[in-house]
Amino acid sequence: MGGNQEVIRRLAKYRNVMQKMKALGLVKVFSDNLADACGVSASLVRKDFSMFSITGNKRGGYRIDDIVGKLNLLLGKDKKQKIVIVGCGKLGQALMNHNGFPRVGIRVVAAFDSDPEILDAEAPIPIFHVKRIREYIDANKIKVAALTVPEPAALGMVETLKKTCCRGVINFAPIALKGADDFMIQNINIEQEIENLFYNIHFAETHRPGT
Amino acid sequence: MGGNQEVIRRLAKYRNVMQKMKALGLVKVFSDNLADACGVSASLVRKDFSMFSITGNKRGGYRIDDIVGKLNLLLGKDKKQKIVIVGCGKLGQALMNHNGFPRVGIRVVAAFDSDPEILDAEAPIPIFHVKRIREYIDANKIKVAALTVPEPAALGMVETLKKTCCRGVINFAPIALKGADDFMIQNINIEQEIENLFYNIHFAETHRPGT
DNA sequence: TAGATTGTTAATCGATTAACAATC
DNA sequence: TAGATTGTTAATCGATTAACAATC
Repeated sequence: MGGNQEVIRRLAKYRNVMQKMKALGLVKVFSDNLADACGVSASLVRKDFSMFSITGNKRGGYRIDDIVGKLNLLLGKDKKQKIVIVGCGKLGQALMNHNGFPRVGIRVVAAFDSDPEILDAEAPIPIFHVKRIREYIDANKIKVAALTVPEPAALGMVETLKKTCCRGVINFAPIALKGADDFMIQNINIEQEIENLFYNIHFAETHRPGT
Repeated sequence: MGGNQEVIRRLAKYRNVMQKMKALGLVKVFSDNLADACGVSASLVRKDFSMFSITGNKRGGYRIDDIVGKLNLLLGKDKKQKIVIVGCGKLGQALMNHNGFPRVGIRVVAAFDSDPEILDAEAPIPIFHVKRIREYIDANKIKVAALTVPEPAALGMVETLKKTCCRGVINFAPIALKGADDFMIQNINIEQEIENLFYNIHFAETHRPGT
């Protein structure tokens, strides 16, 4: 993928924190403040900014407005980010109505399913048959799709999407799809994260008794 | 957290791949095969195994049955992993019915919400009022909860859970909750992952034209 | 045996941190 | 000015990879 994933996550975190600071009436911020708020070191904050040519003032810190603007631009937040949902099961429906999306400028513009029963072209977020997905995506220049189809269908759907102008998916099927430079894949494996949690808890209990 | 997150993810991946190999009738596997299947190097596979005292046979590779068993034990897959859902919005309901869970030995045993309308103590997965959560968790020795409450409620719920025998949450609220050694938190920030995708796509298009 | 693969040690790589000169 | 903070360079740290002796 494009360089380092972690630094992008941190930039988004910095932005979120600064937006909250701004809401509080703050105007400037030091690398030290951001570091505390985000649980990283001040060096790293400055290094991250410097990597993306985001500069502040010696002695004066960073102007919040300034930096938030630059970060938004960098993260593509200057335009609405349109996505489609592929697979209208429970999870797909949850995403269609997810109110965290509008808040950050992400808009679900359509959904697709193979079950004719649930199609509804007139709904606020229309649900089309998956056979129409290539046509829709290209016509609407969609770049990102959320995959909430069953595992056996996931790989095939990625192959279909690769033939469109869509350039990335967020995959919720419990299968690690491999991305590439020209087609990005973010896997979200809920089962995996929960297993991880159990492992870490078990590990902590076993290896650090009474800490 | 307990050491390195990535290595645990890889171990789970190795196990998943080996389970599929086993289903195909294979009996043994070389580090090289696993490396190819998981997109890592053979050195790393061997190093990962060695870190957890998982050994094979020089010349003979690894016996799949053997290793899968050891990995399952390591990942806590020898027992059912019980979780509760906190927050029965769309996402919470999707998780309650998520059929990826039973398949990997995770069981949703109860859900909690503050809306009296949707409570149902008699459902296959009972939905109780959140005020009963501490009592329930301690009585049933629940270690892990999935948090699908609105952002403003997330932090308070974590504080409540810390007072119980629950020792970790998977958090779907778009706020980065900080974990600790005695209380693990896995944040799943869907908005964040999608923003990431847009950034990476944008970056790839800008920095590698025509690749 | 000869050949192939593990397990481990040493080398490499990349990311984070520490330090500090520049400077507001 | 004196003090504080940035921006950047050098040092550190940890994870991955390469190499290879041990050995099946």
